[in-house]
Amino acid sequence: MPELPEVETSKRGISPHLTNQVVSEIIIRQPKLRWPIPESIKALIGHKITAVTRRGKYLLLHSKPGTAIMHLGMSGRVRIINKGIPAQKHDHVDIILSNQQCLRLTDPRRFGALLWTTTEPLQHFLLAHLGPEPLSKKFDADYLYNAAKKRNINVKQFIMDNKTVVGVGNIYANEALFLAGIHPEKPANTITLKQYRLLVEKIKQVLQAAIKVGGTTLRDFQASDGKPGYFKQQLRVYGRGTQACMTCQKTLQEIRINQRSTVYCPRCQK
DNA sequence: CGAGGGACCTGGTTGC
DNA sequence: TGCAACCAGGTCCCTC
Repeated sequence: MPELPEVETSKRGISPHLTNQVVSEIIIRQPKLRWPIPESIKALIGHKITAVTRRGKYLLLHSKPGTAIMHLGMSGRVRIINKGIPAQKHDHVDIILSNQQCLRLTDPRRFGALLWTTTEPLQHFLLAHLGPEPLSKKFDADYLYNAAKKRNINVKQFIMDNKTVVGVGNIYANEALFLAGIHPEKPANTITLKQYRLLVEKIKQVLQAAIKVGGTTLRDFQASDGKPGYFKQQLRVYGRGTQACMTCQKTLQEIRINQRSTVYCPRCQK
């Protein structure tokens, strides 16, 4: 499900319901996610959630005793519901608030995570080595060009590497490379500063546009209010292998890069 | 250090 | 209809 726009959509959806609310109960039905959910997360009970933030694709629930770190993996989803609505299959965790509302975490594939830290959350091992936020000023052409100098991998893997920049997943990597006219297999260290200028602009543009409409719903992504995202209608290449390029009409090519489906236009992307 | 591939899971779709 | 194979929005971790 989630790339950065979907996680940001989730954050915006749940934040107003959680901020300044007190946690009264935490129900863990299935602790086996990517890492086991620690029992210590129950330290949150009795405390107010002071803020909900996002770093990369991680959601952070801040409180006085510590921070819950949540990742939605490939199939995870969070919703705000009324406490007492019966749990379905794959509803792994409920964080119940004293106002009878409930944050429910659902994740069929269980690639997601829910961890707890009592120290500075940005220093947590999952977050400490992440690259810059794609929508921040720090992520610019100079940064990307310099980071690419020592990297002999193809540009698609390079921009999907969280140490390069966070939040660019498979869908938006395909889209941004198309919009920038860069072939996904081009080695990262052969791309000019000028091309990186365009690529940075397109990454920011495509992520912002997706956030604006609530993310991309392919199969099962739904925002925390149950609404789908509408970015699918704006996809230029992802999921369109063998169809015609929307710019030049040439048939798009679909290949695999690092086991991930990759679609590009052989004429528009060099 | 960087690159490449396997691993973790379930469920939907495709093809025989 | 049944069943196996393959595919899916992520990313850590091991080997070379």
